[in-house]
Amino acid sequence: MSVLSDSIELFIKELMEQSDEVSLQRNELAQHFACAPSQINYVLSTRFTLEHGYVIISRRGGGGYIRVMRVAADRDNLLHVIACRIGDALSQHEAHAMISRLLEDKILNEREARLMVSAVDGCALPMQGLQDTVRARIMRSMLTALLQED
Amino acid sequence: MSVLSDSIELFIKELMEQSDEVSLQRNELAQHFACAPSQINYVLSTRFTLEHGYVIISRRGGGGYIRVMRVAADRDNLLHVIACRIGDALSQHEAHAMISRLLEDKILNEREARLMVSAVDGCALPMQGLQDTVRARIMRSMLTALLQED
DNA sequence: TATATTAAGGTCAAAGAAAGTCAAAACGAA
DNA sequence: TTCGTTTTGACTTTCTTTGACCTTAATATA
Repeated sequence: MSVLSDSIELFIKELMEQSDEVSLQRNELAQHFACAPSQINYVLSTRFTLEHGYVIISRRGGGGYIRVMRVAADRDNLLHVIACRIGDALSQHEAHAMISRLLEDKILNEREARLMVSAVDGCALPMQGLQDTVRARIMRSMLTALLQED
Repeated sequence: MSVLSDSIELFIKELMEQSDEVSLQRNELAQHFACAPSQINYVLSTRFTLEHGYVIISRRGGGGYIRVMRVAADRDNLLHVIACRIGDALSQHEAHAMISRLLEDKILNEREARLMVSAVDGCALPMQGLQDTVRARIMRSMLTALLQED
């Protein structure tokens, strides 16, 4: 029974029962659990992933924070399902297919679809060899962004 | 969450809601926020740049002032103008500035802005050295897509 | 008129305040 | 023991805040 990570996970999940969105101070939280600050990152990156239904955004520097948001994560949410299905690489063809599917299901409108297509366009991502990798990341990032509201 | 710089930014933006042109006294403003005068310069130079859609002029000496002006946006050309300002490389900060400008001018809605931000996010474009180059291309590609609708 | 004083604003680098990364060490279960 | 998971700590990156020093303009004074 690995206590620390589980406690931190539980602690955050309890906070999230109040609201779908919670702001943390990494150092403060680390101090509360008397652990290294990077322990917080570990917990977030292993238990609060997109697959788990969470999105994390953060800001460094003075006034920095970490915000954990819960997103709709279920089989019925096409955005989430597709975002999770993206692996390390994504061809332009696959990306187009995903976008048209979202368009058909009215999760995107024409304009948004055009925007996304243009972002993962081969011409915009010129470097050979890395193209599919970068496309995968961008696509995942965009789908995650869309998840952050509905 | 709210940091000194953010408050100052908000304060100035509220002033600008009355008029597209606002005159400030640097020292007075600094005193109001109980901070170093150069803090005002910091806020202006990080949040009121040309990319953001603002122009600053100032005068030193007795009777000096800082004037912040909202640049009149030629709605039809704004996309084009911004696209032209992208060179071979684009930092994340510059990209954000451009997107927030388009948002403020209502050429993008929140969702589209989030989509674009996510597409040019540093986490999505991890390759060191090439990041700003690729970001420039993606950004241009997206702006072009927006230009091409009907 | 020439100069000194005062009243602005500008610049830049250093310090401070967060969060992120990564790899090594420690731990625990099979 | 071995292998995957946790935990830690040193180092990095990003963003903010401050302060010392510089430049410019207006005004007062010799």
